[in-house]
This record gives sequence, structure tokens and C-alpha cells, in this order.
Amino acid sequence: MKKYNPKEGRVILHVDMNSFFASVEIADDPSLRGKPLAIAGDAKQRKGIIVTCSYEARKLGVKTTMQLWEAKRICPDLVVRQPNHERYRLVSREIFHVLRKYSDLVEPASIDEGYVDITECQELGSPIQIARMIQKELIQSLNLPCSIGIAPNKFLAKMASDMKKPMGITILRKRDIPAVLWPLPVIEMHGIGEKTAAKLEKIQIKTIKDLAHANELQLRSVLGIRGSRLKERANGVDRRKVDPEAAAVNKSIGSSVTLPKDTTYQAELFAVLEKLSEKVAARLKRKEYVTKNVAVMIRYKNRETITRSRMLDRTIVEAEDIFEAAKSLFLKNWNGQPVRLLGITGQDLIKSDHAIEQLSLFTYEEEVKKEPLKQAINHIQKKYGPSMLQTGAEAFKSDKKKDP
DNA sequence: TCTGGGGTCCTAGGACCC
DNA sequence: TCTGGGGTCCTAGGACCC
Repeated sequence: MKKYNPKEGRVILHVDMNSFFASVEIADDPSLRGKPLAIAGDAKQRKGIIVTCSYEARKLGVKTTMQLWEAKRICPDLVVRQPNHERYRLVSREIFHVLRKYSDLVEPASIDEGYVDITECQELGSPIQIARMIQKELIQSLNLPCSIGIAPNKFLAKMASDMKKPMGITILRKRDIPAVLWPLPVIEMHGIGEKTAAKLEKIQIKTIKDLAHANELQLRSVLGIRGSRLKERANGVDRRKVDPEAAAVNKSIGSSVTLPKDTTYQAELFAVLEKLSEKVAARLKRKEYVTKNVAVMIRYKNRETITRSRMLDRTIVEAEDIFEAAKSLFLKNWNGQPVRLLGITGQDLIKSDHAIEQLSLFTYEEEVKKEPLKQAINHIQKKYGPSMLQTGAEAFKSDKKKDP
């Protein structure tokens, strides 16, 4: 059996489900197969934009974020289904369950894509054999197509999985970069959107090759630290690890809704905030978080959007508490103009089981603040360094480490 | 007929402390 | 009397992705 040699680098797969929502609908209802299918919200509720569509619809010019009426105009036979997010989340779990059969190092990147580090899975076969097995299993057990990129790091794997769709497998080695990656326009690069592409265009950077060879100082002056990172990526360098833990942690949990009609009616807006609070509370609880910071998002008729947030003096999770915080933020910041969308987000999340510790630490800190000896402690810390402030238990631990 | 909803990461500026 | 500079926390918003 071949042992992993760090000098050879890692082998990363990026598995990307093809038109995921549409594919799930087709798997659940085979009569949709072969038809131009779009997943879109209810146009009557002003949610009529294309979220995803089948390849048949794409061929006819239907695109993501297109208005539903526009899609129907260019494709009168378009079959439309409303999104069923609960179903997609369930199927997503099954997909990652399959991926974890091949490697423990699986990092979901979104509901329908993830990275798999197969460096130490070589007993299963060559990377391309493993990719084929995964593709085959996802089709056989879930009836869902995917594309897979194989590369020495996450960025290249992601770029590779994009190159052949649907049901492609693409290997992108470092040595392939000049021929395969560099000719592409910068907008094709993961991490570069419209705004950044426009800025780059202004300094004559049009292709990924231009970016790879760009003057770093100039790049930094235009894009800040992102500039350096993008240049690295353009040269095929990406040191990010596939981290199953990182992906399991939420930084924020929120819910927002576009109202069926713009309104200035306060009671109606409060009712919406109440519903959103309940949703956020339920999801926080399900994922076992409490939150210390609540944010409210208000979008006006003209699409101007503001967010206002506030740190709380305690952690909360109950719908009533979230609603209270959201309501007061809303009242303080709403300019009285017709509202199009409202959203509530819990930020600064803490796992419920850590919340007790956080609470006792908090009260401890409060005690220290009141303590007149604080001045003396600061003085000692300055004079002798932070080790003087170790508690007895910590000092004991570090002594043990030094002298086992 | 205008443009959903869920996120992450980064930056910049002000407050505050030392 | 004027006044430095580093560090952290908090808030708001931009950019990007699916």
C-alpha cells in the first residue's frame, strides 16, 4: 500500500451537484426528465426569479436569477416548480453521508457542494477511480448527477469541477495551469465577481494569466489583502485545509422575507418580525445555539437596504426575546418609508452547552471589574508579564507540562 | 414585470482603554 | 496648554458565493 508522502502534496476532490434543486425534483418525479424545468418562487408574491433550472432550460437561454416572466417569454414550455428547501436539505445530508464513506475529511461548502481530501485513501483506488465511484454511487442511490474536480488544493479542485458539466470529472494538475486556467477571463475565477473584475479591467488585468503575473503592489492598492490572495490562487497556490470541523460551525443564523406588497403599516411589519423571530429561534434551538447579537435588515421600496445590529448583555434564544430586540432595533432605525423586505439574524452564536460557562465567566469578569485590586493586578502584569496572572490551576497545569 | 434567501469574510471608522 | 500610538470591541456595509 502506498503511504502518503507530504512532498507529493494532497489530493482534493470538489464534488459539485449539477443543477441541484432541479435534479432533486426530477429524481422525485421522473416525468420531469428531459423537460425544460425551472425552480422559481411565486411570482404573485414577488418571488418569481429563477433559482435553478435544468440543462434543457439552460440550452434555451434560461438563467439563474432571471425573472420568471422573462424565462417564460423565451421558453413558453418551461415547467416551473416551487423550491422545497426542506427536501433539499434532507437530500444534501444523504449526499454527504455518501461522501463520508470514502474519506473522513469531508467539508461541506454549501447545500450542494463539498470538498473531500482523499490523500490518504489511496487503498480505494486512484483519484480518478475514486471520483468515478462517487459519481456512480450518487447516481445509483440518489439519482443525482454531479461534477467532480481533482486537484492538489481546494481552489484548483473547485475550478476543475466547473470545467465539465454535467457529470464531468476533471483533473487539474499544477502543470496544467498555464494551458487550462490562465486563458480564462478573471470573472471565471472563484472569488472574483463583477465588481472585482471591473476594478481589474481598469488596470489591464483581463485573464487569469494577467492576474498571475500582475504587479503585487498595484494589486494591493486596488483590492487590499484580497489582491495578494487572488494572485496566489491564479498561480495555483492555496493552503487552506479541508476542515470538517470548520464547516460544522455556524457564525450566524438568519431569516428574511420579501413582503407580498410594500407596506408602512406598523402592525403588519411587527407581525412579520414576530414570524421571523420564531423561525430564527427554532433554527437556533435545532442547531443548539444561543445568540448574543441580533441584527435587523430593512429593505425599502427603492431596494436601498440597511442592517442594524446590537450586542446584548446576555445570550438569548427564545422567540419573544429575539422579537423584543428586533422590534426595538426596527423602531429606532426605520425611516417610515414603505418596507419591501425584513430580516432578522442572530450573530455571535454560542453553542448552548457553552453558554453556561460563558455566563459564569461573564459574572467573574464583572466581579474583577469591581475589584479595587484591578489596578494592582495591571501593575504586576506590566512589570512581570502575564504569567503572574495565572490562576493556581493553570500554573499547576503548565508546571506539569514542563515536568511530566 | 424589475431583481429570493441563506450564508461567509473583509474593511473601515469610532469608542474606549492604557 | 498641546498631546502619541497601540490594541480591542462594536457597528455598518461591501463583495462574493450558491
